[in-house]
Amino acid sequence: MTLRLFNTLTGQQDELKPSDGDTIRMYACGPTVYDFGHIGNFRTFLQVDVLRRFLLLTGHKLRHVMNITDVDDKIIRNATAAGIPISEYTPRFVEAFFEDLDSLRVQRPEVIARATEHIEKMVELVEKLSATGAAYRTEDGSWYFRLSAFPEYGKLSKKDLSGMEDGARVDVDEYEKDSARDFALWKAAKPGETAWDTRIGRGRPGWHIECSAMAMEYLGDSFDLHAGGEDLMFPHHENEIAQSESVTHKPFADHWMHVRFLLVDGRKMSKSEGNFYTLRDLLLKGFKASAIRFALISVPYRHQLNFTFEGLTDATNAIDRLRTFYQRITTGSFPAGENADLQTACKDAHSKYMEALANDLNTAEARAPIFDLVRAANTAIDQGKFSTRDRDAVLAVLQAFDAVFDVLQDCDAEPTQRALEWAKSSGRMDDVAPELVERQSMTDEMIESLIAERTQAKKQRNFARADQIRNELAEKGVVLEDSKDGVRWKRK
RNA sequence: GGCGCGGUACCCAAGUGGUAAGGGAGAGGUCUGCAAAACCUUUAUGCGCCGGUUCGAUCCCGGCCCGCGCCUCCA
Repeated sequence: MTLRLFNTLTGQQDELKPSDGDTIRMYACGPTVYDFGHIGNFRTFLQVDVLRRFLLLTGHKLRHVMNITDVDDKIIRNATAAGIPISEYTPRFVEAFFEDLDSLRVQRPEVIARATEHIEKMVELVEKLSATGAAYRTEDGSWYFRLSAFPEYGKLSKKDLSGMEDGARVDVDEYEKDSARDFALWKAAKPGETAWDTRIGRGRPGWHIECSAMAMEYLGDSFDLHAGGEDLMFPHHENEIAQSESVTHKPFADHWMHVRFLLVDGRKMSKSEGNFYTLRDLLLKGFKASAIRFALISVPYRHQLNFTFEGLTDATNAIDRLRTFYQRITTGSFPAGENADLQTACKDAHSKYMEALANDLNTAEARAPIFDLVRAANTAIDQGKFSTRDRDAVLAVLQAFDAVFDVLQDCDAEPTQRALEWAKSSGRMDDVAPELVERQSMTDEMIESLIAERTQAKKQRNFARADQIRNELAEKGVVLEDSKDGVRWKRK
């Protein structure tokens, strides 16, 4: 099955195929590690995760590279303010970033590349650009890319720069550039700043050259797909194309995928608007990592997603329905045999699900047949028309669903616990929802033991005691469900 | 100003030239010691507004209104 993915470069859906006939080589812009990631960042990483999981599900081999920008203006600014070198400033944010990815169950790319470990490759690129006249050095020792050397500039973002006048929106006085639109490849060291001594002088790389260098290092001159947030389309990706293709004279990436922004309450998220949330903020408010994942991927990547707390609650409840069902069929006992209607329903759901994802990763559409199947199966179970082979067929569909969505298993305690520990160690306990601490206080063993006591009480028809236990557990966020196959429980 | 996206039920959100998926919430019911879960019923003759094309438009075309994003660091 081939994915039809919208391609920013061509402006249409193109099939995504490995150009070498074997492995899809893709590059996705990673974080700049100057602070904790916010949910907007993670929407993009989650959508790329959906992409990679679907490609794996459809049997593709992947070589997915993600960069970590661990040197840039903001990092230098923050590190300077903290009075430490950037090599001491960035590691904790790198670590936090991966913790957050784990919380959201985002798979690791095959290659993770740090900018500061690829300086040599960047220098090489600047030298090559210089040799062809596409790069020039200014008096202060910085290097710039000469936009006029790349006539195709603007082909990705569909911008016509010929009508733009220098100085209109760009500060021409800051550096002695030939043209205001020329962008920095290499920034000369300022006193006290982190810098590398290289053949092109002492300084540090510009942001754009990092990605070109690392993409080429691990994927070659040309590769299949380049992904990132919509804001990166211009100028970042446009600049990557200009630099790279000026050196190689080959198409940089065949396919460009851009994830649209997440809005919060209808506005772009920003610190000044007061609608800015990190993943940790939400975990401490008591939202589950799985709900955040589900909410952020359920709106297809090509649409803006309006993030609200209500949306998170909806996602929580939707997951609950799925998990309850999953528990019901995995723990229940069913007669041997099969129900022809359900077998058909399973095939149907599976093909609709796959087709929806193959159609430009339409996650919203893909959810529908899964929920349809859940209803059909629940109905069959209620009517006693659900057999072991039906269970297996349904589980196979759920497996395909979870290969991409990954929300069926309840792994929510760990991220929450981690967030709590982080809050403790960083003095942020005031941000923690009070009921969260209480809920986390019950271990599985304590819960099981209370349930055993309640079952005993019920046998003796001591319903008062049984209900008391149930209420106690409910206060701790544990919900019980009596069934003919025993008591099932889950955390709210 | 330039480029682009969107406006579908109470909320979120798919979708299609032939009459509106799915999730959440609400209401009623079945089941159950009571719950929970599940299931059933119910919530848009309607898809921003006005024209046009068509046998037929929410879906195509034109205009208008509203919201949003990018054009500068930004996922």
